[in-house]
Amino acid sequence: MRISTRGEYGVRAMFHLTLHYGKGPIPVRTIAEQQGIPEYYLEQLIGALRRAGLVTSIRGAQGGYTLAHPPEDITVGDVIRVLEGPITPMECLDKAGAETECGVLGPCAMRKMWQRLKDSMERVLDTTTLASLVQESLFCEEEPV
Amino acid sequence: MRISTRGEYGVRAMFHLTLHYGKGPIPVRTIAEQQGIPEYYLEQLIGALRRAGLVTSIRGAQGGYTLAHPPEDITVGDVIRVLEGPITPMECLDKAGAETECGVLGPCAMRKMWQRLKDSMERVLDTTTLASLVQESLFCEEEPV
DNA sequence: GGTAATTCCCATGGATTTAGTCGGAATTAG
DNA sequence: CTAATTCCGACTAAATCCATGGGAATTACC
Repeated sequence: MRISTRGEYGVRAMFHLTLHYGKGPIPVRTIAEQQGIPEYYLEQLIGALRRAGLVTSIRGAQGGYTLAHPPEDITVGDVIRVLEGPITPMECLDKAGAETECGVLGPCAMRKMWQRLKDSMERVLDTTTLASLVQESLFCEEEPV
Repeated sequence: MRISTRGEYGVRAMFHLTLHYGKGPIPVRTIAEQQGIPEYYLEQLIGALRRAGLVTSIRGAQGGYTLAHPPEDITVGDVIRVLEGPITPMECLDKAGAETECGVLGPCAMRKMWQRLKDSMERVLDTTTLASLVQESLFCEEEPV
């Protein structure tokens, strides 16, 4: 039940882009250095975020990445889904016709519990936007990086 | 963000033991057959549940396993923690002095969000007991196995 | 036009975790 | 004694995680 470094690094990178939203593209290297993320690894992750349409890339010198949408319109759930796959504790919950596929998982009470778990996870991740994350960080002692 | 087969099989096995609670020990093979779980693998998992004190074993012929406590006193969270480790989306949330260790994870807003996620997951898993699971399954069309 | 910066794409590799098997010793009911 | 069963540890195969690195394409700037 863990978020891997893919999700963690991805959210941190998006957080970073939010802090500098509207000030032009930020190169991967800068994000990596300031957030303490391995550069080549982050490049790989941000490529996925680009293909998913969450960030926009600008190639060449002075290039880099920017958020593809305003921070209010991107949720942490969006980021996690791209980098970690569907947010679901049990694979079968996400498939059509899973009732038959799961077969032995059978007893619907268990299925309902997994569904409740899934719902509660999504409720948190889908209601937290990048904007609200930055907003919240303003009330912290720490300096946002 | 998935529960692995360890947790899934473990919950199914405990569910099975709950259905037969008070009727003497159930051998691993029986659970495995009726729940469609690889026998040797389940043996390994149930050994962990025994060492954690969630089930009691009775060796020898006519032996097997029983719940170590009434089904009302065992939660799904208990089972998951034994087989999957701590229920936490981010490792650092579970350590003492993590504020300093996490270092670059820095901005507390992210930490708070992970904490909210963790809390919401635990709320579901720790309020679902084996007894409530079986109770709920009585209102389903399916036959409990 | 040349050069440096930067994205983009792909291939590789080690470490860890997951999933599942197996063989055999110890224990116990009948 | 025998059959059933737990108990224990070793083993393998596959997947996933966490990177690292090379080279091509694109672009700003002088």
